[in-house]
Amino acid sequence: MSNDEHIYRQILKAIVEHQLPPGARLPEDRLSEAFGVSRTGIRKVLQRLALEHFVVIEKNKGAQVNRPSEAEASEVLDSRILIEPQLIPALLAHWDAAQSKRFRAMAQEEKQAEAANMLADSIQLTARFHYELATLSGNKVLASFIEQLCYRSSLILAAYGTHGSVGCECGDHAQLLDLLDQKNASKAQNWMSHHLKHIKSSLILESKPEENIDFQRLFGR
Amino acid sequence: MSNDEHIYRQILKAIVEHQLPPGARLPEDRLSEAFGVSRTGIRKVLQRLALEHFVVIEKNKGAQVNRPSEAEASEVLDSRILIEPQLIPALLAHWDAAQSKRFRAMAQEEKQAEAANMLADSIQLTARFHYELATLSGNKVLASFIEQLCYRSSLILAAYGTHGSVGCECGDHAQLLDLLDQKNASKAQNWMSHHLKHIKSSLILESKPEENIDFQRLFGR
DNA sequence: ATAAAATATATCGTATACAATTTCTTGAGA
DNA sequence: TCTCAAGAAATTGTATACGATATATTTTAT
Repeated sequence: MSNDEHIYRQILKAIVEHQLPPGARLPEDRLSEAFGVSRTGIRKVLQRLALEHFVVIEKNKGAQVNRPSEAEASEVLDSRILIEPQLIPALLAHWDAAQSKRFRAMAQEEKQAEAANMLADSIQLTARFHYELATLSGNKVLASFIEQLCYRSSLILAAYGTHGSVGCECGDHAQLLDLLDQKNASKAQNWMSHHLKHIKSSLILESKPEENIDFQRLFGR
Repeated sequence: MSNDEHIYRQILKAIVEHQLPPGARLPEDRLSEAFGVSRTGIRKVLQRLALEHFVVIEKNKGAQVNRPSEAEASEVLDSRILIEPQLIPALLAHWDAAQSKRFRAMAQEEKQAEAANMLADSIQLTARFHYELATLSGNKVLASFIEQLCYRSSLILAAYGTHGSVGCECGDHAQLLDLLDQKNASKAQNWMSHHLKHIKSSLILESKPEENIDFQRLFGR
């Protein structure tokens, strides 16, 4: 993996896992020290993160973690509600015992992470469950869009989620897997739609305080 | 508009309008001369174009206009087929006489451009018709994704389209506007779905020759 | 003591420099 | 004449420099 990609993933991970909360500033030289590269490389990944809406860059003011607006949060979830259920038929075409097993293991892991209150893992696994499902539809263009929306959803949860709502409390992902095993497309679609709507409705609207972040400890070597 | 944005749009325009064909190389210093900025600014927009799949950057080999694979072409169109018809209901909620008038003017312009064989204008207007429609749905997240897919479709047409297939020969966009005026959601959805499938099926699979490009003439001042 | 102005510090935007890599050109040998 | 190696030119990757802008601090006047 290229070095840029490595830095990109680390920062994205920190944002998605709520270690860098919405509004946190990301000064270039502080990051370049932490990662041991020049500002050039840092700017590159910050610009990418900005295009993907994980950070916001204001001219001459630098980057900070995006604080999604209420409208943005709503639109991201609506987009998923529109697309993800529609992927079920294509996905079912590739559904077999091996996939079922793979996803059940993921759901299991997810459940454990949630039970153990491992917030970061729980967030990652929840997002991964959804976008790996999207990937199985076979359409890489849509899958990568869904991947981005899943990560944005994690950021949205950081801004608007209750602590309990990180996992999908409206019932287990395993329920969906049962429906997929039965090859019941319409029920699976309904389940997915309901699931996402439930997540959306669980969002609340309040801002959160900030803190000082030790980049050296987060990323340094 | 920022300078970067200006450069970005010019290059994107040139790609989308088939002035920079798939496979065309985009050397940084040639572009920086043409636009009168340093390579720094050029690299920034090339990286953005790469993230959006309009160019491909290979390590130590620079950027060239993306030559979409058959799979990519298919997936982009499939994505539009999945999403665009689904936007019709939300779109209809905002549909009124003013919008109808606006879109009819666009459709008219489009028709004229096609009749006059003004390829570049025709391509731009066709894409714009679709993504402005998407914008009217009210979901900016989806609309900007559709916008990107429309531009990618233009690039795909450059690679796989017949000359005649640039415009939407399966009938006028005005037909859709009639259905929207009637507030007939399901018929409008069907029309859109059929329209996009027709475009997809009109693609043919053959590569095209290259030429030498005079960046100074294209972009210079 | 407070508010406004002035200075200092931090941070970003852009250009440039130089090393690393690729691509092109040239020439020697078969 | 063709092939391939060696050198030259072109091109990219990354770091650094420096001016411009924003933010924080100090100073000064009321």
